Amino acid sequence: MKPPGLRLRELLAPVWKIPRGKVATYGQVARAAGYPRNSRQVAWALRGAHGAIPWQRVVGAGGEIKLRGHPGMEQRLRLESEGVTFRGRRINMRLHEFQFEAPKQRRKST
DNA sequence: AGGGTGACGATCA
DNA sequence: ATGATCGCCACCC
Repeated sequence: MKPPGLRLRELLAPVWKIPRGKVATYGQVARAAGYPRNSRQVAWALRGAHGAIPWQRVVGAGGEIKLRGHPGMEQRLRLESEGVTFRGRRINMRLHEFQFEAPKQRRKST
């Protein structure tokens, strides 16, 4: 009876706010969710989301695609098809970085 | 308890 | 730009 994962939903909630053509970093998502030290967990949670979320819109600091190999290529293609442009291996954050508003405050545990 | 692993991020050589 | 190191944190042995 304890469907865990509730935390994951909270952690990933900001991802749903990123519109097409925009991206946010793992760190930004973590902060917007109220868990500023959990950028790694955002990545971990996205993995678990298994594609049931606009995962391609979350990238590494500086607009870098952190996925390796084929998955990384897919992310890039998905983003480009949404209108996101790159400069070399990185995304033009100047143009596509999404700005979240008022981050929620939260500590380690409730 | 202890150690290894990451779709992180900042810093330094 | 590239690679190493470190801090961080949840997860899985």
